[in-house]
Amino acid sequence: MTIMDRLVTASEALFDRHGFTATGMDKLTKGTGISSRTLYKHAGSKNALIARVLGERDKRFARRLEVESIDALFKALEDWVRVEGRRGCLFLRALGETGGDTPEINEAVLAHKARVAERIAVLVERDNGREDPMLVEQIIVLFEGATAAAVYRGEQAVVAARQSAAILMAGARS
Amino acid sequence: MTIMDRLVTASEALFDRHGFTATGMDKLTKGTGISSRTLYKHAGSKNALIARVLGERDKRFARRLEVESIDALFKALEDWVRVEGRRGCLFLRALGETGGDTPEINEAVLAHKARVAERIAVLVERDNGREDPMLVEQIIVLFEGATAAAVYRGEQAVVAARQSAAILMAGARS
DNA sequence: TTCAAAGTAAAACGATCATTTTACATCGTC
DNA sequence: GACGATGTAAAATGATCGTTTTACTTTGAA
Repeated sequence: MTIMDRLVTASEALFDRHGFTATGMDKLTKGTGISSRTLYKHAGSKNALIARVLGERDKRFARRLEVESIDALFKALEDWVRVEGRRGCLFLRALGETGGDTPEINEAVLAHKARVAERIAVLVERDNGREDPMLVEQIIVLFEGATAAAVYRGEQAVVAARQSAAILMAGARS
Repeated sequence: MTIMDRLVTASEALFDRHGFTATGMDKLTKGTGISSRTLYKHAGSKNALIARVLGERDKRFARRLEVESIDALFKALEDWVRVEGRRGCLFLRALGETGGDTPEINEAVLAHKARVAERIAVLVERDNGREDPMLVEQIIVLFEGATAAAVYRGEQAVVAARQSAAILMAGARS
């Protein structure tokens, strides 16, 4: 395991648990076991570290979404929530904490959201045999809503999203 | 306009725009035009101010949701988003920034979410003539998803949520 | 075995954090 | 016209912020 892997993995957990701004460099050095000198040599700055954490999380999340149907997509989200916790979308949280004033973070967030939206578009077309931008938008909302509502409603929010998606997909098919 | 009104109104805008942790007391005193001495005399602490801001926002939001149908509820959300902006749910953002470690903030957030969920439950029953917990859960997810997705998809996310809700409501009616 | 690379530990940087305090101005009211 | 209440301005508190630097250790290859 490289220094960068340790750094990103442990930092992600800290950011997710305590928030980005509230997680200071001292908590990062203690939590990762990496000195601030080394941390800055590798990451450059705290914002760059955040952007990198988001980038790696995006990859990990995308791997989970390598499925063959919209229904499987929501099952995958159920799994994700079960093993990774329900603290809401870390990307939107980063955006909210920074007010959109940090370009490197903005880029990471928008790239992630674009990737998920594209994945949904592909699966909608695969399931129903044709493009359907309105339906894609609806599935995006359900996906985002499941993630956010799970914070206070629990896993049942994801189940409800999956059921809703099935109904909307079937309705668009006929 | 009382000191407290000025304080809460201006603070809410600052928190919403820049985030809670990133908005320091100096920005609050300058942004509200209220000295730190008076601020502390009225609010007690920054966390108490945050809780109060959330409480007032909850009231304002609830007033907007005084409608007669699920469809009107999503129309109301469209209006809210148009005039108040699309920076995501300020309550969930507060929760995320504090990691759930601030009891007064937790309470304000959970009270708000419980209130909205109850409103949705009432409207679902009014529209369809019977209780339907699963459908309520689905509408909650759509409502939350519209708020979150609007951050990067724009108002069309709310429109998509409204369309989805109409389909789910109609499907449950038959 | 020596040298450069890469790490830690810890101090220092100036800025900013939330909060309290000191000193002073502006009130409406008795 | 004196008084308590209520506000501002500004300094002080000690802690913590992100970042850099200094001094020292470890390590792997020439």
